[in-house]
Order: sequence, then structure tokens, then C-alpha cells
Amino acid sequence: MHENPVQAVPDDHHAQLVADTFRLLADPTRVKILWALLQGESSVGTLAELVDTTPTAASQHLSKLRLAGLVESRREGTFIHYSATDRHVHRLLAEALSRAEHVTGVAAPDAPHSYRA
Amino acid sequence: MHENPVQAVPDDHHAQLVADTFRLLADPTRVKILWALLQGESSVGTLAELVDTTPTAASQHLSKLRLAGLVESRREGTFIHYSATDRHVHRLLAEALSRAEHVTGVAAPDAPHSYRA
DNA sequence: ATCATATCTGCGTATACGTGCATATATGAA
DNA sequence: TTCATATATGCACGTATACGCAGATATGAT
Repeated sequence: MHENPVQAVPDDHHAQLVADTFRLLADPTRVKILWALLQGESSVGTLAELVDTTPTAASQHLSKLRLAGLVESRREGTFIHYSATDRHVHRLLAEALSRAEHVTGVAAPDAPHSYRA
Repeated sequence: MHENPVQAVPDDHHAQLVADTFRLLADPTRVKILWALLQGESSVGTLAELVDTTPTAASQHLSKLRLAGLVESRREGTFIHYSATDRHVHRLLAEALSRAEHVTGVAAPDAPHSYRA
């Protein structure tokens, strides 16, 4: 038998937190929204156009992201400007996009050379 | 009005790939399995004990991970040893676990000081 | 006050997914 | 061959969730 060192795993609480975080990122529209917000704040309607969805859908996604603390909101008249501040999320998206490039061999259009934070 | 530079977002294909990757990681059992495998290969039954689940559940998760190319398998008699090789996945998990620690203020038991790869 | 714009929220629906159970398959021993 | 072990697979069930639509709310202008 090949003896391996005992492999420790995250406890249930941490594993659940990690899974919850990943589940929030497990939607293509939210990925696009978050990536846009990591480059600067934006309103709901503007985001909806940017990621090619309806304002309603964008609002629902932003609501979920805000509940999780991944984005913040700021009101300006009838507009509400959202921004992303979580540096961990930034690195997670950068890493995942880097992997996507590695898989496809094609760089995404907005970051010709790297998604590194 | 505050003028922002145009915010570029990943195209649909990349966003979908990223979301798919995150969805694979969006399960606490798979998180624990992957973290264990990143420390060394392990059989289905051993993994099931490590992450406190049934061999059937472990097998199903491993099957999904294998289809996605996140783990590899090697047969040895009746045992099948799995291993994780994707460095991107390693960094994604490390980053997410680091965030979980940051959120809870409690380090996970198997990595007292850091989840850095 | 009314109206328009921007955003939010509740509801119904379709889809996706994790789990448990039973069963099938694979390898090795007797 | 038969048997035991290890793993995989098919199915049913319950839960979670993304979407579209309608309606509600908020702010500002007239």
C-alpha cells in the first residue's frame, strides 16, 4: 500500500462558506456584472446594457450580491450605483478567467494579456 | 455626471466557462474532496471517510469532477485512486478558503496559517 | 397634484442539482 | 465457477434558483 499523509479537509462550516461563495459566482450574468463592477461603479440600467440582460434581472442579481456583501450601493437621484470591493472576489474572478483563457486558448476581449488583479 | 471608462466584460463563452467552473466548486462536499486531493491522491472509499459522506456520493462527485477534467483517476486492483492536478483550481480553492477565514476570523483546522498554494 | 424614469419586489414556472436507494460492473481470491 | 470488495450507474424525490412578468416603490420634473 502506498501510504499518504493524512489529508486534512476544511471543516463543515468553512466548506459551506466556500461553496456558498462559489455558488454566487456560478452564474454567467453575475460573472459579467462583477467583472464590470471591479473596474468601476455602475448603475443598474448601465450594467444591464453592459451584460446584455434586462434591468429586472440585473437588479435581482445585484440584490443577491449585495446581501452577500460582495457589492455596495450608492444612491444618486433615481439611480443606484453599485461597486465591488471584495479583493478576494477580484482574485477569484481573475483566476477563473485566466483558467477559461487557458482552456479556450483565446483571451477574453477586455483583458488582452492577463486577468491578474 | 461622473464619466467612467467603458467597462468591458467577458464574452458569453468565457462567462459561461467561468460560471461552470464555479458551479463545480459550489458544493461543500466537492470542496472538501478537492482540497484533500490537492494534497495527494486518494481512493473513493478513503475520500468518503475523509469528507464524511457515502462512497456513492463521493463517486458521483468524482465522476462529475472527472468529466470536467479537474481530477484524474488511476486504477489499482479494485481501488481507483483520484488526484487533482489543476493549478487554477488549487488557487481558486486557496483564495476562497482564505476568504472564508477572513469572514469567520477562524482558520480552518488543516491550514493554521494560510491557504496559499 | 400628475407623470416619467429607475429600481425593486413578489409570484409562477421550468430547469438543474444533490442525495439515497437499488442495482450493475469490475477486480481479485478461493 | 462463486464470493467479497470497491466503484459506478440509473432512478425518484425534494430543494434551490434563474427567468419573465406584473405591480410596487422612489426620486425628480412639471
